[in-house]
Amino acid sequence: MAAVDRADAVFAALADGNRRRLLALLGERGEASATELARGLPVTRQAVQKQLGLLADAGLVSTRRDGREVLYRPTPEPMSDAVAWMAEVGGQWDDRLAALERRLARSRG
Amino acid sequence: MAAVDRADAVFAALADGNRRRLLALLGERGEASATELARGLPVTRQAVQKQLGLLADAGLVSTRRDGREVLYRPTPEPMSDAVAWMAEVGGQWDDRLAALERRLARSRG
DNA sequence: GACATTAGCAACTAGTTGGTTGCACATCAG
DNA sequence: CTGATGTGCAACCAACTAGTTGCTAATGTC
Repeated sequence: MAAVDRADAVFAALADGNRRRLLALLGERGEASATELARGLPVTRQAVQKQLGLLADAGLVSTRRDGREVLYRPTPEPMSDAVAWMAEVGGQWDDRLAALERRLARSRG
Repeated sequence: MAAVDRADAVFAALADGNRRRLLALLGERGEASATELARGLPVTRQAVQKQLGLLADAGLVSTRRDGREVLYRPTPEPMSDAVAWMAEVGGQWDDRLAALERRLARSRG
């Protein structure tokens, strides 16, 4: 199933705490550039850019060019694949996962 | 929030494809030893044992001793912390994204 | 045009990690 | 007791990764 391959990328992308923090930051601001994000973090712009690149590969962020800036925004659709995997593997034991999955899926239409 | 720390461990544990395969296998069989699992995989028992150890650290499997065998079984409860993180952050994104859409739409006229 | 700011790319380093081999210990069957 | 099977632990290795520095190119401001 294709969702599994995608889940692979999503889990790998979410495996790093700094990347999850970046995602959370992006969630708060809605949109931000790598330089902007790096300002509030103890790492260089290049490091942030690398991580954003990985997140983009997983489909978790998309970019928009505005003049000389590149703005990143979160695109949470792929997370439902990861949730789907967890729901499938852990589903036999708990239907809370299924409920959460429905909520997440619904929020993205 | 404590759930975040736990989510950290869970995401890290699920980041590896072989570990997820192990979890899926355990889900199918219900219970299995490291040696048993390694028989069907192209890796050594020790490698499987290491991975199961990581899964156990994340609370995703538990062990039971039966004679000279150690049987592993899945305990997917901790996955709900990871799902909770995704639901929380994802939900936040939705709000922000909606606001951003409105703002962009307005500014574009 | 001159200057400042931002993005993009490449090379390098330190640390992590998944896997291996090798060996010692434990348990069961004959 | 003996041989077979299974677990536990440690050292080692190759690959990957997150971060850095250093540079060039592009865009905006004066």
